[in-house]
Amino acid sequence: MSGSRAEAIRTAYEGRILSGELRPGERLPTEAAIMTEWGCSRMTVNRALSALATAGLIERRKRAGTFVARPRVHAMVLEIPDLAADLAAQGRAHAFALTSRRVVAEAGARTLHLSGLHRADGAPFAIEARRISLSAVPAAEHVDFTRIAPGTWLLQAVPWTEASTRIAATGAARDEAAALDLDPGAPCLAIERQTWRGDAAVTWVRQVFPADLYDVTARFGSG
Amino acid sequence: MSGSRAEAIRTAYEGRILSGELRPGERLPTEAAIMTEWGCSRMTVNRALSALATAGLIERRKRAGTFVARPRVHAMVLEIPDLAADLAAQGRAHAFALTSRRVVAEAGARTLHLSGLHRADGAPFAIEARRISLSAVPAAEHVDFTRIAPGTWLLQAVPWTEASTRIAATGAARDEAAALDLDPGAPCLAIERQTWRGDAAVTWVRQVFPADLYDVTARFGSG
DNA sequence: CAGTGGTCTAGACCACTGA
DNA sequence: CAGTGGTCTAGACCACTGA
Repeated sequence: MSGSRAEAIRTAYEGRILSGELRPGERLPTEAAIMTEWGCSRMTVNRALSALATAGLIERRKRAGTFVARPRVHAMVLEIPDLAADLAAQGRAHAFALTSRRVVAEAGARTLHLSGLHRADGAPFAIEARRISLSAVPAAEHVDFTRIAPGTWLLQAVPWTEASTRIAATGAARDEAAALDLDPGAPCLAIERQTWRGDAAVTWVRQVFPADLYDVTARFGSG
Repeated sequence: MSGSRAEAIRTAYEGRILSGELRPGERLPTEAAIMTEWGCSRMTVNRALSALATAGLIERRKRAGTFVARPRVHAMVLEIPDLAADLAAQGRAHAFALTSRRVVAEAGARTLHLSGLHRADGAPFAIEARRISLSAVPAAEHVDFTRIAPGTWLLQAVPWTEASTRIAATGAARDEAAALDLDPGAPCLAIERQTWRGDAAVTWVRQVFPADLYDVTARFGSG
């Protein structure tokens, strides 16, 4: 497809593998054979097969050849959400109220501790507790987080973070329930996320949402 | 690194971008310039930069050149879990009790409907409702799901699925509470997942876990 | 319209490894 | 030890597009 010969070879084999026509363990033709079949150079074949190998669909072994890979669990892709942008996309008003802010210095590292409440159309939407490493993001110390939510600012200011996230259900604790206008013990979704930029920890955040106001969606991914 | 010249060029620019030395919007040298600097051919440079473009770190525009990409949310990778294997990894006993099984035919398509209860060390761990497309996975009709949990079997039987998942908190419904030994309304984590193989829908599943027994973790990913 | 990236070719040398 | 994939080269033609 898309005009590129390498891409055409790639999608042809991808289709035959995904359809089950080529089964796990089965051997693909050699690069030389594919090159002859498609009437193109070996570099072009190699690019197509390298892409499939990167995607995990095939395994390449020297001297032995190229084989359809053993079944492997594919993963979904979970993006870091921006509550302000997500709510705006739904035509809802977002507001963030900062409830505390302080700088903590320990072990030579300075960290900004923030907490606040997100509202959607005026109603409590999520409580957030966050820490930001001031060595990783010095500019954060002088940002007015009463005007922009920390997550929104960080997404704009810190490119290419890597992250890990834990998602759990929880019963609202007493203070959480009060802030979110819930009964204590009411079902909530709790999200904790740690992000890095390269090797440096950037921020940690815990957000708690009333169960019926928010869910997390991860979409397909090809490896 | 890893001996390949293309890889060396790639990691060099990746490091300069992630460290912030090259800032978003900044222009990279032309392929010709990098080729001269590194003393290699243009194909090698092109492979390195193509990889960075695929990873989302740079944007390439004809005539204009190559630029550090604007900050983009990086995504985490969420794998499809196998409850049996996950519990086994924690040294806990997993059992699956099938509570219903029927084949439903409608609109020419036959679907296997299953429901059951997962137990960990004997205690209720999750309830599961699942549908499996028998056109996509004919073999499922003759599997004894009293002996192997559907998710476990599917992960082994169906290679390279793509998936989307929704994760939410919920209060236990009356029947869910009864099955899970909870009070109605108790906080639970609900996971719905739809998986495809290529274009064909394979299975849909909804699992409900008591809040304190399970959480979902997604780990970093570079795009 | 000139400079840039997109893509391909034909050929090469190499490391690895299983028939 | 011969066949396979890994990787690179030097050169080419092209499409696109912004100075």
